[in-house]
Amino acid sequence: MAKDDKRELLLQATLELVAKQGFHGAPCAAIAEHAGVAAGTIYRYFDNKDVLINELYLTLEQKITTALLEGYTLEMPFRERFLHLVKGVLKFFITSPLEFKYMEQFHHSPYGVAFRRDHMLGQTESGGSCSIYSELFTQGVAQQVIKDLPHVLLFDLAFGPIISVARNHILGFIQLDETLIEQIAEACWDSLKR
Amino acid sequence: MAKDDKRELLLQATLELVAKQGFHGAPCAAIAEHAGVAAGTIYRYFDNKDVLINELYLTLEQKITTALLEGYTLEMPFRERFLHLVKGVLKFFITSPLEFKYMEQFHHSPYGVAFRRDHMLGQTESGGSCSIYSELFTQGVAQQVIKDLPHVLLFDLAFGPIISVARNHILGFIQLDETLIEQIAEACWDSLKR
Amino acid sequence: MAKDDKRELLLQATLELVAKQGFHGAPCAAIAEHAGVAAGTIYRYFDNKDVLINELYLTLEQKITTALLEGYTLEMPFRERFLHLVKGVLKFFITSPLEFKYMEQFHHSPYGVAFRRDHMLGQTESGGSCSIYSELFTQGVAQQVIKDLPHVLLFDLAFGPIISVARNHILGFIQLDETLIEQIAEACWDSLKR
Amino acid sequence: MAKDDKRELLLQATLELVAKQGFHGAPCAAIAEHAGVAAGTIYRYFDNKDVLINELYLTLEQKITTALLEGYTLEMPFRERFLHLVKGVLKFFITSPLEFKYMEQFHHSPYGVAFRRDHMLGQTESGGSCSIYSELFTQGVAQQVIKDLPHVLLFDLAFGPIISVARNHILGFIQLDETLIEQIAEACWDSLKR
DNA sequence: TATGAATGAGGCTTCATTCAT
DNA sequence: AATGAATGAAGCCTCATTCAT
Repeated sequence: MAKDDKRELLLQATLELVAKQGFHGAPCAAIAEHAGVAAGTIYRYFDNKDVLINELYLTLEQKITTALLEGYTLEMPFRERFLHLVKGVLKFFITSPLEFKYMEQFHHSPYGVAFRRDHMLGQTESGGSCSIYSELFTQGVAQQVIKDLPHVLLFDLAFGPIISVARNHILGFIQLDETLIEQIAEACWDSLKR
Repeated sequence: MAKDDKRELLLQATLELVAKQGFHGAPCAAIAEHAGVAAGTIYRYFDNKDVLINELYLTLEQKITTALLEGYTLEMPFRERFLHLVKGVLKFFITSPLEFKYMEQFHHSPYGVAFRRDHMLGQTESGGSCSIYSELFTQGVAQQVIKDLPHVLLFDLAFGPIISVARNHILGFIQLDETLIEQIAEACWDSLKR
Repeated sequence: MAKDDKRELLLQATLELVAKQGFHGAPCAAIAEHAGVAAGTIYRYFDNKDVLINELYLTLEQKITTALLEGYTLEMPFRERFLHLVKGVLKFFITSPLEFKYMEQFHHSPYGVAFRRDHMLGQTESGGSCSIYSELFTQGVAQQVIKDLPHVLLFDLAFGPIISVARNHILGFIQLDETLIEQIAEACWDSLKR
Repeated sequence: MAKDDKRELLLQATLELVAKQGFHGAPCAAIAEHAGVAAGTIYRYFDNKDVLINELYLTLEQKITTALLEGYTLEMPFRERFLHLVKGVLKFFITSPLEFKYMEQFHHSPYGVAFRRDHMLGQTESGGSCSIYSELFTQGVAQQVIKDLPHVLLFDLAFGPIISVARNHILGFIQLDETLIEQIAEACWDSLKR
């Protein structure tokens, strides 16, 4: 058994329980049981529950960034890069429903609130994917291919719909396929382009 | 003191506490204290905490619908009606940050889950604003002024950015003004229009 | 409306609620509602709930004593007097199921415990029916028609079965009629007689 | 410390508190304190307070049945078997005052009501002592040694006095000894015999 | 390193009693 | 005299965390 096996088991158990039942349905005892370890073991790998919850969130952010950067190069045409990211995020979420649900729960929980409070400084350089978007938008605005709006708004316009669409797909209110994904990405582009 | 004064005080206290600190930060004792009443008083006005939470949510839904319908008539041109709704939602939220935060918390909590489960039947005719959007999209697609996509997706494209923008405004990451609101609404329109 | 009308209403409401649902199902609010008065009104007629509960109990004891003494004279033959009392108690209970249930609940509740504690002194002269039995047993033993046992035991032998039978009748486990009542009373007599 | 030590401590604490002060005087906090454990510990051994209360009751029923069957065989003469049971119940109760008081409290409480409601099916074959009495009475009636009355009444006649006597002994109103117990049992027999 | 029994603070709710009207 | 809204102590239960093994 690898050294950090139990750590992984705990993260995975947390992901599943929170995604499926919310934080409300994921007390430490349940997480430990789901991971097949004792409750006390949690505290050998994480200082406390908050740390476990937050580390899992950071891990998931990393996974997204990694997935997005696959096949993404600064040499690609601007529009193509934009569509790559938008579709990438959407595809990541609909193929990772647990991860999506976890991140959503996280954002709207005391954990997410505290996380934002603690990470507000240096938010753009947190090593996540923020810098990618920032770089993209800066260039797009400079080249006058997208609207001249604050980055935050450009981000909202591009990804607000993606989050919403992903949720409805995962909840079963819509069944996305390659064609629809393409149409959605194009609509997001329409929203930004000049 | 008006008859239902305490009821209002409790609703307001709940709104503020949940908006500012989440459900986690709104135990009954705190709600009562914030409202300036004793804990037991909650149960003279609401059967239990769940009912209080849900009634507040329903009240807020009503407020939005009322605000949106102000000045909205079926005689208005299609595009104008769309912009009226999009800007209406956005303006409502940024002028009602507590209400926005409360509703977001609610949606992503056990309360929201139970609420959706209990109200899934007849959801389109709940007297809320769903039917407004539905009617609008049906007409827009028929007249070929907006993209021919499932209503769910049209809704996501139109309001996904609005929610996202409203949140960032409320969290202080952007400061919206009339001009920006106009630009955002136009971008949403660009996203839908054919 | 008679002066003590509400007092009666409260006693009756208490009787019914406690008999049917136990003390557990008879909070002050329910008693008041059942009586058709406001909760606070209870305290105009009784110092507190304990007093209400106890006064009702005393009232019922009085009712039994009154019923038993009807047609009871010291001139009757001993055996006849005994049967009169035994059958009288049984008949009283099965025609007054609410009263029976109330008294049973009372005896086995904190109220009954406190009552016994407070009335232990002078128990034989509480103005109830104790003295009747005491007189009867004294005479029976002296005349050597019944066993020479402590009065307490004679009482238990005579009335222990009666309570038990009454309960089973009221709970519907047996349907008593005149013949059975006669047989039961005779059996109690057999138990005591020499 | 034995594995189920705390479970026993909790049962014992509950027995003592309820016996001495009634259910009213046995809140979870008091039970835990009396057992020398924390309040939360109750829930490691029992799903909730109801379960604790009921399990204790079942345990006590078992104890009685076991005690009664000691030295009881179907080969014994009928009268002897009857006296064995009657005296057995009486002796069990007066040597186990806490158990007696607990069971009395239980029967006349919401717990007892719920218990009867849930166990009404198959009550005669619950493995308890009901079947013993039933078998005994059936035989006695058939052999024409006891009165031909419904079993329920025979039970009341035989054990109604026993309960009553046990209570008075335990409350200190009478001091039973071997001679008195014998006389009481004989009186019960007189009550039943033909 | 791992366990899981034990802890006790804190959450929701009930209800006897008070008091302004 | 009567009301009933308001109170707040006290009850049951959950769960993050600790610690002896």
